[in-house]
Amino acid sequence: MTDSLPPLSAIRVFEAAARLLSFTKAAAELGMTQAAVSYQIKLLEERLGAPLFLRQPRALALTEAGQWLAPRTSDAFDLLREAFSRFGEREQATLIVNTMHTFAAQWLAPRLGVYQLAHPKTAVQLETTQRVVDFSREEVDVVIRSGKGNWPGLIAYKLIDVRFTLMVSPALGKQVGGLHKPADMFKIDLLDPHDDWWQLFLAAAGLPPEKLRMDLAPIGLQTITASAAIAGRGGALLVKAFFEQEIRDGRLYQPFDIEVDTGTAYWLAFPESRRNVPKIKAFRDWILGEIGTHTAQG
Amino acid sequence: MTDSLPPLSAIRVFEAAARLLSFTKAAAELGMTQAAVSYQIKLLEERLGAPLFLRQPRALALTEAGQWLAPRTSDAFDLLREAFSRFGEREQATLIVNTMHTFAAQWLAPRLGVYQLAHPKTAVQLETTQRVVDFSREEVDVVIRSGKGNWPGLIAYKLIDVRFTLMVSPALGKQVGGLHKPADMFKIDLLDPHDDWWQLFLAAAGLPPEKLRMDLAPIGLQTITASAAIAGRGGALLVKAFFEQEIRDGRLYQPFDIEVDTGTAYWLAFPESRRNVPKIKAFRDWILGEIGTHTAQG
DNA sequence: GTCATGCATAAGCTCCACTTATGCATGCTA
DNA sequence: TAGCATGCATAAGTGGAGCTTATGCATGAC
Repeated sequence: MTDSLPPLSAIRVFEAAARLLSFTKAAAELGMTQAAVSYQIKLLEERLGAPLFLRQPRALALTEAGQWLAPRTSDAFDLLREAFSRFGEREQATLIVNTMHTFAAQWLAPRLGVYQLAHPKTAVQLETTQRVVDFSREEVDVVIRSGKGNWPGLIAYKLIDVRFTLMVSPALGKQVGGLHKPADMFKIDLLDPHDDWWQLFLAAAGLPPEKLRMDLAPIGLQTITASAAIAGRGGALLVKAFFEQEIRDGRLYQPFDIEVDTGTAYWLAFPESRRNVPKIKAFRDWILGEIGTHTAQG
Repeated sequence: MTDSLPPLSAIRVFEAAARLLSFTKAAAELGMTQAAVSYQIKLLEERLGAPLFLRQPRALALTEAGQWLAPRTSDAFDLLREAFSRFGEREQATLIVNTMHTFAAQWLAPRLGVYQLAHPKTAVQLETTQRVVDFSREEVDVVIRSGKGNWPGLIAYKLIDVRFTLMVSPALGKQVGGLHKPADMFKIDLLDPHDDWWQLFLAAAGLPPEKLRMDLAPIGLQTITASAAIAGRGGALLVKAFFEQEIRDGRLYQPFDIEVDTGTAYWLAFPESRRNVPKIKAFRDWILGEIGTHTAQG
């Protein structure tokens, strides 16, 4: 790799001029003036120590040296042109979405099929993690994460406010004679009681925090807690937006209007610099349409 | 050819960085700073709308997109590198010398074998023409032509002054009883009498021009006139330097010291811009050495 | 804790790739 | 044979891409 190439700009100009056998036409193709082409060719010829063109009046011709060089440079540029033109299409081929587990399971996964149908050329690759991904270190196109939406260098669109509320299986509610007033919630087990949000929920309901029984083991993932609630094992503190299907199906219901606003939300985010990448724009437009909201924050 | 490539400088930098998996090393190879590499890669990533590298601490890695692109750009640059590196050798392979007929036949051709032995890698291609060649229109490396050596854009080295003198075959001289004084020349036929130089020669000899018999037909090429002289058909006006071998061999001799200086000379000439091309320098050095003179004129 | 490594970023400069304008030679046309 | 069109060369001047220098930051090694 020690042999140094002549200036690439000169090579590019030569490639075009040799192909078109005209400095004027080459200039037109490259979007520059004939004088610039003449200059670059002269530069290259001086660098190589050999004339590449014969300047016959009204007819440009390649010298033998030029004839030898032309196909080789053309081949090289053909490779580059093809690579970079295919690169564009290829880039649209897969979209890597990194989301938090709950959002993937409860919201995105069920709807993804629709997106795939609408965008058959882009395969969506779902990754779920809990840790915060760094776009400069991991190969991810967009993330869906919870927080306040103020991440430097990223554009974030708010998807869903994180507002917890009590959710119970209708069967369990009936079994304890109905949950009519907030205090009735102590008639059932409250799942994942170590979750800090319970304290805020009890406060919002005007109930004494010490009545929360802490003897149940922590579960952790909201999806699993929800399964337990659906199975009638107790009441869970859930983000209502994630369980609309379960509510419609009668597998869960919300006994009280009380909600805890955590001040955080789920956001769709990606690097500012990639805001105009087609596959990212398409995904953003679709997900915001599904959410029915369009609150953007830089 | 409509799809435009990203800036070539950025592609070149990417190729090196992808190959070396290090911005710092790529910068060293390309003879620039790490900051410049970082800048160019960023430019390319923004242009393509996709990251090409993963910036992991102390370890650079290619993204999938980068992995796809890298071998293609490397292939293209390999082609270019090989083409331009072979171009150099190839260029030394043949030297095209365009000379006037007389010089080729009487001086150059007999000595060319020696040159070829000394420079086995360069094949000399001899072209003989009488018209003046234009370097920008014809594929010629060097010319040998007669004139005054003042050609714009060309470097010219004087080889041989054009000084005509009377040459006769010894046999013919003896046959007419010897050529002792200038007037004796009228005892033999004077070949090519229409050649204007005869008038000057007679004047230099102090002889009356009207004594030149004009009845012989013109011959034209000096080589052929010389053959006629060697054959004893008359006296010829020749450039002595071209017939040294014939003089040594006793096939011609110069009866008088009288010479006509035409004011012109034979010159080796080539474009100024190619003064440093190895094969041209080598040929120039050789021919000047053979001549034993080194008079240069721009 | 300290040092070394390696990429990112900001600010500023330098050079060269370009443009504009013109010239020159040629071949076509009437 | 003059006049026009074509196409490359050349000179002079300019703008900005592409560079450098300087610095910061994160990480891993010792």
